[in-house]
Amino acid sequence: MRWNQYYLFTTREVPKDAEVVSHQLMIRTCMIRKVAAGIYSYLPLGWRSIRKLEAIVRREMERAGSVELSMPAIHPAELWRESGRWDVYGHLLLRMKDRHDRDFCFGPTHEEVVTDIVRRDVKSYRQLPLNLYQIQTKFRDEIRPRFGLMRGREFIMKDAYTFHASQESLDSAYEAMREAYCRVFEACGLEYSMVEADSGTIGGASSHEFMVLADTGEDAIVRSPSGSYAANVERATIGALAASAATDPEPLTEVDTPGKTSVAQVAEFLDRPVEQFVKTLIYETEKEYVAVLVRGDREVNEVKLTNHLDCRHLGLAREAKVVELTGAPLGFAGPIGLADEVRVLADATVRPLVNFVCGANAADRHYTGANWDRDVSVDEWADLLLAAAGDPSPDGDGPLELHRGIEVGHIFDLGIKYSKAMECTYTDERGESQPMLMGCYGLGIGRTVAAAVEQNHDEDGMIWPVPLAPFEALVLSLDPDDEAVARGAAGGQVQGRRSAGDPGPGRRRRPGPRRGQGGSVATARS
RNA sequence: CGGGGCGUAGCUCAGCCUGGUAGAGCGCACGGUUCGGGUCCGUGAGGCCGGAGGUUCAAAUCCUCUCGCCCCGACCA
Repeated sequence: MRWNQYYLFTTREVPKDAEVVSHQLMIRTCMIRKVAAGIYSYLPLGWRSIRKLEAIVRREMERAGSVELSMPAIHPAELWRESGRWDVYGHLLLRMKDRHDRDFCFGPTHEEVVTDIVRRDVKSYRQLPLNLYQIQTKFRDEIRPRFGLMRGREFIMKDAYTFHASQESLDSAYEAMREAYCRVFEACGLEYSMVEADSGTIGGASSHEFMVLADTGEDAIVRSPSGSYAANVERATIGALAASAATDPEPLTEVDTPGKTSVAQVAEFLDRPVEQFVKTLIYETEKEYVAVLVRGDREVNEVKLTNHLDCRHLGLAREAKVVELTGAPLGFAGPIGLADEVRVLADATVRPLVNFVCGANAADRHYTGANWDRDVSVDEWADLLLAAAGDPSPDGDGPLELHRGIEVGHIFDLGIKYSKAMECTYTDERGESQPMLMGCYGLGIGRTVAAAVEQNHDEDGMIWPVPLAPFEALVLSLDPDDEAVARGAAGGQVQGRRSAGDPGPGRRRRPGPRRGQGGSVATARS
């Protein structure tokens, strides 16, 4: 293909709304063009990369025993009401009405539709297991779309769903899909990591995410040195922290801490280490107020907290409410003497503390020498800690490293969440009706291409992994006035190669700019 | 949804505070020049200043409303 016959108009200027490199470069190289917030056209060059990735994904899905189908983008509300997600999914669901005033939504994922298909056709354990996938455009009305294809509203995703009569069957499909995902990302030449994940609103028992490692990633993950443990920080647990030396209990003492509202300030003022502090944070959910105790130098993991409380909305309580519940201004909350309505949760890592410091629920006052049971009663102990770099790995494999990652794939063991709600059942060997076990497996197509750019570029442009490069070679004639070179040599080279050719005669081009842009068009760079 | 910002040429932006014939660079067209890594010179085309209303002799500029977009936060695969 000759460049001047192709639809390829590169630009030098960086569009002002493009923040991350992949977005900037994909706009500049004419791969994508924005149509509305979070909605893009895939121009020919970008579509080539998308199609190449899709081919890899199809190959690996088929190898893993998945069968391709295509489901509608528009879903009737009834299906979503059946699963209960019409209400749960909230504003992420783009809703619409047809001419008869019936409710529909643009599918953000297809558990409901695929479950509806399977429940009509499949009646017996003899027909299971089944593994179906599609590559299709989805829409999620993100609160804040950004970063080009990395977080669009309309996006292309490969989603697969499996149906089983036993956990063993689901486990083996899950494993097969896990391997397929690894093969896909390896085939793309990407540096990635599979991590344990929180399952979010999709729900289900276990789940793993596939993260492409890149500094601009929106997710944080921790990994042990050998990689034997890896998890999204939303879910990461840690090994036991070093215990402080045992000392005899001190008396509980209320001390003045005028104007010292942060742990760091109080620690300095009292000359005590921050590890010796218990920090009290007041959270509110749609149903209750909760005090969460963590070590002074640590942060609360709000995803773990949300899961533990089984609530829909969670946030730090408003200042006025904190004052009401603690009887003190912000900065002096503590677990001793809180209002009765407050449920007290403590992170397990503060359990070994002896003679700790905490807020006294009075202005400018803290306690020292506080101890569990004698002074402080806790309603529940739980793992509520946000893992940090340097924490011991839970499997004993040394200190955890912190990385940024782009979530390009997510696989879930759904259990019977959807099959039970939607009565997708089969008859087992004993003639009894059972809900099918399900798995679901997503892979972001556009996001993976964007992630490949995030991970492979320099100051001049993209350095494509060959399997995803739109073109593999770019032929340039360096003497634009030489007709023989332009038509003959370059033209001949272009034949039979999957490459982009020089514009050739016509408006004369200098080799410089073409080279600069060419690197992003084809993969070869020197 | 809360906070902040931006809509002026195809792109990136200046002009707005202090109202008075709409600008630059890049890109584009034409001519010349140069010729192995983003040449140089000249000429030219191109804008209902996001939209509506208001104030004014006069509005890109001031006021009101509206639409779109971006950033931070809450949220999220």
